[in-house]
Amino acid sequence: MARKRPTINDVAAASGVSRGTVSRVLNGHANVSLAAELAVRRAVIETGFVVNRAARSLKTSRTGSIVMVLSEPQERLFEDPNFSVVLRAATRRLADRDTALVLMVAGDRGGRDRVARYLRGGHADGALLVSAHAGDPLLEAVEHSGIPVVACGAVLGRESAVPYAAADDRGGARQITEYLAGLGRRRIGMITGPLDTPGGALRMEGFTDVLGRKATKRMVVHGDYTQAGGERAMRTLLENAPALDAVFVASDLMASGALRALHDAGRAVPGDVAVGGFDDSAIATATSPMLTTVRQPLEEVAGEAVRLLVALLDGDRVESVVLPTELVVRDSA
Amino acid sequence: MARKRPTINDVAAASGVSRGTVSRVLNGHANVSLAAELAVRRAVIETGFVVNRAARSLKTSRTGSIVMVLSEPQERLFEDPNFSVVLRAATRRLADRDTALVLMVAGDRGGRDRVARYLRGGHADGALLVSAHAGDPLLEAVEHSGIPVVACGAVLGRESAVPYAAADDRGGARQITEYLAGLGRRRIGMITGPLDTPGGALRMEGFTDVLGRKATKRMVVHGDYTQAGGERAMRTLLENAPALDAVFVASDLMASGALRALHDAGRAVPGDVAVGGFDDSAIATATSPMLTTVRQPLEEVAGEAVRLLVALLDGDRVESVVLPTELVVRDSA
DNA sequence: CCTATTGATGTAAACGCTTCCAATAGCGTT
DNA sequence: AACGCTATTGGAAGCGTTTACATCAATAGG
Repeated sequence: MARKRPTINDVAAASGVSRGTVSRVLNGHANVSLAAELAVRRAVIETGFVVNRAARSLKTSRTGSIVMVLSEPQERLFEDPNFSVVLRAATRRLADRDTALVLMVAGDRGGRDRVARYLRGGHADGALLVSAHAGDPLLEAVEHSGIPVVACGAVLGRESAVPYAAADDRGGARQITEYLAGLGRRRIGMITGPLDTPGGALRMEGFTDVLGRKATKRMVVHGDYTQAGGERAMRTLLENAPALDAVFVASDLMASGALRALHDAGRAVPGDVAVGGFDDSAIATATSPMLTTVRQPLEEVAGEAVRLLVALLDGDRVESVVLPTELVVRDSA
Repeated sequence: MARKRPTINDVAAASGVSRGTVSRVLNGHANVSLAAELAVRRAVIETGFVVNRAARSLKTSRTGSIVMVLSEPQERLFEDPNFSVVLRAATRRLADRDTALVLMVAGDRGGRDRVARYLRGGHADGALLVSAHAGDPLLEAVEHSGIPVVACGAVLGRESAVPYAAADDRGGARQITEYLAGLGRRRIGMITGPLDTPGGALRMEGFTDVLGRKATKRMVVHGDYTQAGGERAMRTLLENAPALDAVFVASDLMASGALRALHDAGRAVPGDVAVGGFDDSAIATATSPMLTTVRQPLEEVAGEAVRLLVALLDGDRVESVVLPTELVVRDSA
């Protein structure tokens, strides 16, 4: 056992051609005779050869891997619990390129430094930023590293710098706000996410897009994307505006908290107060009543982000993309 | 710009010692004078040197990365939506070793082959299996690759082969079943997960551990870890055993579906029927009433799994560990 | 004062691959 | 028949490390 791993030399020997030719076949270069190619392919299978990435990488100074950087200050990931979707979409997209996906969490300062060092060291060909934050020093570090970067989710404040793929947060917020207004609701409040996150800011903008002047300051309360925060915010909102008849909550998780607060306050949903969420996460169908909410095409977003990055790696120019959201009507509004 | 990355030679030149000595400092070898060490460390900072992993790996045939393999036939990840926790724990644990975490999803046949090739190619020093399945061909492939493997979550059926870190599914199921019985409930049903998953099988065993003879076949219905499945299973259960006064549901997500079915059937929870969940996921506090459930120490599980793997990499012998769960009492029971 | 012994360092040989360059063979042209 | 092509191939140089080995100075023991 523990036989040495076969190298390109073994393949060359087994197929009766030179190392150079084997390499050419492996990399799909032109100018290789059919006979040689066939012989090499057979030998590869025979010997069970797998290319040594380290050696290749050393020579080509390409690593065959990209790094997904999670800048995750709190518990929230991509401002949505359903992170597995993002991951799956990304890996799927990368599969045929046989590019490896390495994961780094840049939660704290140490994490950031590690990411920066990793990138500066040229250990990855590109970086996929997930839920980057406004003024995040990580962003600068990544941009500075000189490797192609794409963000998954809009990058707040520096729109032009880093290309991104994102769901249309603003449009989605507009959709649901219009829906609530279309229901005949006249006093519509909102519980926002943290305004230093793209989703937080954009969903609020969508809300005010629709309500304009009618959206008074007192009808908007800021939450923190947690359930408890949503509950708290709802209570505040009820104090500020007891007559409110609808509320748009910037995440399903917060909305579940809001639902609880409304229940405790004796308000019927959607009878007295219509509630709209955002995300269409698993929670949306676990609450009672089930949440009317906005679905984000996370899978597509992640897929597009990877597509952009791959294009960048291939030397193409790319444009950021914004994908449409979808209103999902259930029972809460 | 685009200055060439500094190599170990640049550091050697800048610090006035030889390449060899620089390498010795970098790898913490003995027999290096203090003066040399200091000079090298300064030069490293000055030049902004970052070791080239490819070159190192080529020479040492260690890669400095481990691969986390998600064998995820369905949507479920680690049989729990809160996958980010696992990820965070793993990355944190790996951080100080500067070992990279690469992620692979072995969803389908193609994915399995890719993983197998990756491992056979020696592209990773170790593998972390997440939610491995009974009879999963992946398992064999991984074991066959000859690199150290640890599973996150018990590995059904082949307990001895692969060391693992897992939550005490069986014990947790026992805890909540005993709790339900302790409430005075006499007709306790169960909705299980898929029995070919460790969690699915073990949670059911815990249930029958407690109820023994009293657990009739008709009181146990098999679910699929989805909300809709939970709802369906609950309806079946109500048909089979209309007099039931408690039910243990093997996941919170399914429990939320069960809650809905009970509500539709006009049964009060916990008045008529007490409901116990499993996982203590975000959903547990979004339902109404909030779920009494069993918390799995996922963070610790992942941390332990990584610890085991690291120990294995360092050549130590390891024992599987099982971590205790915790009963979380809320409103549904 | 000579010689083992030790500690510190320099040197050079790989590790497995890609790719540039030169060489060869086959072939159509003049 | 000599020539210039082109298509294909072999050969060899390196990519940036680590590490075994050689070297050398300094110290200790006799």
